[in-house]
This record gives sequence, structure tokens and C-alpha cells, in this order.
Amino acid sequence: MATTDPARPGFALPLLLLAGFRTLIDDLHAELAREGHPELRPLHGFVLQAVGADGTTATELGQRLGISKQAAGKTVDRLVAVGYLERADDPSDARRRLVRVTPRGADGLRRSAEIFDRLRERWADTLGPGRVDAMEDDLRTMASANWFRLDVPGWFGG
Amino acid sequence: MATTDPARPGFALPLLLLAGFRTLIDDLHAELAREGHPELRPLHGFVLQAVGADGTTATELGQRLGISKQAAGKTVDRLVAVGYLERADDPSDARRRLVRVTPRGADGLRRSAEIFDRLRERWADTLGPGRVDAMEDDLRTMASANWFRLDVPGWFGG
DNA sequence: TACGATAGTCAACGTGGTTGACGAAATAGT
DNA sequence: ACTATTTCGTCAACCACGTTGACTATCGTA
Repeated sequence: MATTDPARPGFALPLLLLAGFRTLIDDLHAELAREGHPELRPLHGFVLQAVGADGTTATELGQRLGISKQAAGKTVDRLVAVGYLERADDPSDARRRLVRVTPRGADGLRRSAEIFDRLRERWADTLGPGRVDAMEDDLRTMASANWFRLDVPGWFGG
Repeated sequence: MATTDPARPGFALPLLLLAGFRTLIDDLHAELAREGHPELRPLHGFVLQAVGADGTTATELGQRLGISKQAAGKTVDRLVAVGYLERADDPSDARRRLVRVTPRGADGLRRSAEIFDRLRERWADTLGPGRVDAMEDDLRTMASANWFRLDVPGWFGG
């Protein structure tokens, strides 16, 4: 049974996790901007990922992201406006409007994956062998459940 | 020089850091709600912390939080409305409006610190000795800079 | 065929952020 | 002592992201 070390206050842990997340995301977008994607916002990458290679619909996207279909629809609107997503009619169901990643969106997605890999290597090189693996494993243990919930702005604000 | 392990894709790390942060904050607010503070939102705790025991002004708060004075003022308005902050005139400077934590706000702050300590102990008990310390140390190494920037909703969204 | 379920959109609203403009008060400079 | 500048707070307009409720169009089925 651990007891609270005054030098290790509990509130530091969430702050550090947030700072780590933020550092990675900021580094990603700085590099993404250099590589021709300055309009991409942190949220957008997650949305593109959730749309996936096969495309989806706004309602399904909302379910994947843990937000309402209306919110998903509005987010798709914005991504369409900046050229990362496109809409198409579904010939087999006139109610549905397919949402697909454009070539530009796919390029951003591919570069994001590469940049994240490079950033992880940088962390691994700096921290030493096994440390990033251990961090990931520990986080997987403690945070098992709520993975793909990306309603961050509304969740944090309220 | 590390190279990318297909079983350890780089994009998992930020997701796990976010999930860890989110788990802690959700657990905190679930407990806070049980202890009589159901209105407190994730952002609010950080704002109360930034106001501090001595009080501050909207402009200074904005600087501490990394947001504009106008945004800080609006956030203070909302916290005043739910009874966690109060405003008072500064007798030595008629331009300034002092922002102070109310007794209710101080209670929420104190409980938050205790709950975070308990959550950290839970993590330490589950993960084993030294693991949380190591995680904190590693995150401090990698995320050194942008600690107290709490413009999360706008940063993430855009 | 008529009806219930589903997809998408519109409208109104709340929270959190931004910039620009402005008045009032403090401070600095002549 | 009187301007000139700076600073604090606020107002207004706007954007991003989320919510709920209502509505139309379409699909699938009893």
C-alpha cells in the first residue's frame, strides 16, 4: 500500500499526461505544416482516421467518435471545406451520404502515421530501451476502457 | 537507434496518454460529484488552481492559462455563476477587479487534491513500485516545456 | 400499402476560444 | 500640473465544437 509522497503530488500525473499528449500533437502538427498540411487541426487527424479507407456515413462516424450524428455532420462539413473529405451519394440507399477521405486527406493521414513513428523513436532514443514500451503498457493497463472517444473539446469544457 | 516495431505504431502513444489523462479526470469528477461538486467541469479545476489562494485578475489569469484576457473574463463569469469564484473591487486600483476563490471553490480544490492523491496511489498499487514515478519522470523529460497551458478546447479543436 | 425505423439536415443554444474597439483609471513624461 | 501612454475590463462579432429537438426523405417490413 503506497502512501502519498509530498514530492509526488497526485495532481502532477494528469498534468504530465496532458503535457505529453500535447507535446506529441504539437510536434506532429508542426511537422505536418512543414510538409504541406498547415490547415490540419489536432481533431482532424482523429476524424480522418475514424473515417478510414473504406469511407463511412455521418451517423456511423458519430458512433465511432462518441458524438452525435449532427456534430459528426458538422465536422465533416469543415473537413470537406478544407479538402480532406468528400461526400458522395450512395447508389444503394438514397438516404445515406457516403463520406470518403480525399487523396489529400490520405496524404495527410499517411504522413501523420510516419511522423508519429518518428516521434516515438525519438522518445525511445531519449528515454532508453523499454521505457516507452513500459509507459504504453502501463497506460493500457490503467486506461483500458475509453479509447476512441474523441469528444475532447466538449468533454473538457462542458 | 530504435526502428519502428509494427506492433508498436507511433500513433498509439498519444492516444494512450490522452486516455490516461481522461481516465484520471473522469475518475476525479465522478468522485467530486459524489462529494457534492457535480457542477465542476474538468476545465474548472485548472482555472481554480490558476486563480490560487491569493486571488488574481482576469488579465493575469489569462496570461497564466495561455488564453486571452477576454476568454479568461468569460470563464470567470461562468465560475462566478456557479459559486466557485467571486469578484471584488481592488481599493488600490479602480481598474482592477480581483478574482478570488470562494469557500466552496476552496473546498472543491482541496477535495480535488486529495482525490488525485488517492488515484495516484491506486495507479502505483496496480502498476507496481516505481512505475508511476518512472512515468512521471519520463514525461517530465519529454514534455518539459508547455506545462500550464490550459487552452485545451480551442487548441484541440481550432 | 401503410407504417416504423433510419439518414441527414436545420435551428437554437451553451461553452470555450479569438480579434478588434472602447472607456476608465493609473502611470510616465514634459 | 497637464498631457500622453499604458493597462484593465468589457462589449461585440465571430469561429469551432458540442448538445437536443424537430423535420423530411427514404428504406424495409408487416
